[in-house]
Amino acid sequence: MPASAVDQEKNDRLYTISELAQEFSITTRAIRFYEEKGLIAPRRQGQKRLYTAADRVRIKLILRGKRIGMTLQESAEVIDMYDPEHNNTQQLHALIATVESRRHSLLQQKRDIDDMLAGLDEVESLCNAALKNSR
Amino acid sequence: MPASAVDQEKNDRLYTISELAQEFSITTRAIRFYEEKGLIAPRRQGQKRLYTAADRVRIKLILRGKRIGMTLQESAEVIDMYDPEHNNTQQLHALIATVESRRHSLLQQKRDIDDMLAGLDEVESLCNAALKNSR
DNA sequence: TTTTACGTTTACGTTAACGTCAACTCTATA
DNA sequence: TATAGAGTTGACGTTAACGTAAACGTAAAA
Repeated sequence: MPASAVDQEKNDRLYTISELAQEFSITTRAIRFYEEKGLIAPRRQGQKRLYTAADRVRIKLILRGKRIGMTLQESAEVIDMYDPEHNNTQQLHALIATVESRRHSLLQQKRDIDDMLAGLDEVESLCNAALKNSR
Repeated sequence: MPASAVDQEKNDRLYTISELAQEFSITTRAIRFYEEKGLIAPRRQGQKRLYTAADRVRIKLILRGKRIGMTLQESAEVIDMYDPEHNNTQQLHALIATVESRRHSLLQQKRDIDDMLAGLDEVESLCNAALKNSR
C-alpha cells in the first residue's frame, strides 16, 4: 500500500458522531451542541451526520480551548482566525489586533500557571519535610 | 516613619468590601458569593465585613485561578493546600498526590497555550504577507 | 421479522457564577 | 432631623455548556 493511500485514509476518511465522541471522550450530545452553536457543520448522509478530518480538527481545537478555560465563543473566534475570510486591509489589521490581544492573555495565563506551579513545589517540599520529621 | 510601621500598614490593615471590589475590578456581590461558597471568611464589625491581608490574598488566588479556567471549587482546593491542616502521614501523601495531579494538568495547559501561541504567530505572518501583497 | 444498535429531533432539567432588584440598617453630615 | 452613602440579607433571574429523557427512523443481524 503506497503512502498516498495511507494519506487518503487519514485525511479523506469520514467519521461518525460516536467515533469522534469516543476518540475525544466526550458525548455525542456535546458534539451536536457544538454544531448548534455554529462551531462545526458536518455534512449529512440522509439525516445522519458525517464528519470530515477538518471537522475533527475543529473539535480538537475546541477541546484545547476548553482545557485552558476558553468559552465556546472564544474558541470559535480563535478557529475563525484560521479561515481566510479576511479580504481587505481593514479586516487584516483588525485580525492582527485580535491576535495581539489574545496573545497577551495567553502570556498572562502562562505567568499564572508558573506562579501556581511554584506554589505547588513549595507545598510539596513542606510535605516532604513534614514526612521526614515524622519518621 | 520606620519600615515596621509601613509593614503594619501593609499587613495589618483591614479592607472594606468595596475597597477590595475596586482593587480587583469585581463586584461586591462576587466577593460575598465567594464567602457564601466558603472560600473566604472575613471578620465582622457589627454586621459589616472587614477583610484582612490574608483574605485579600485569597481573593487574588481565586482570581488567578479563574484566569486559567479553574472553577471556584478547584481554586478552593488549591488554596487549601497551603494551610497546614494535614497532620498525619496519610493526609500528607494524599496531598502530594493532589499536587502531582494538578501539576500535570497545569503542564498540559502550558502545552496548549504554546500550541495556540504558535498558531497565532502563523496567523499573524499570513496577515502580514497578505498586507504586503496588497500594497 | 423482530430485536439490536446507532442515529435523529425536541424539549425540559441542571450546575456554576454571578447579576439584579427589594427592603433594611447604620452612620456621618447638611 | 432628614437624607445620602455604604453595607446587609434574601430571593429571583440569567447565561453557558451540556445532561437526560421521550419518541421516532433505519439498517443489519438473529
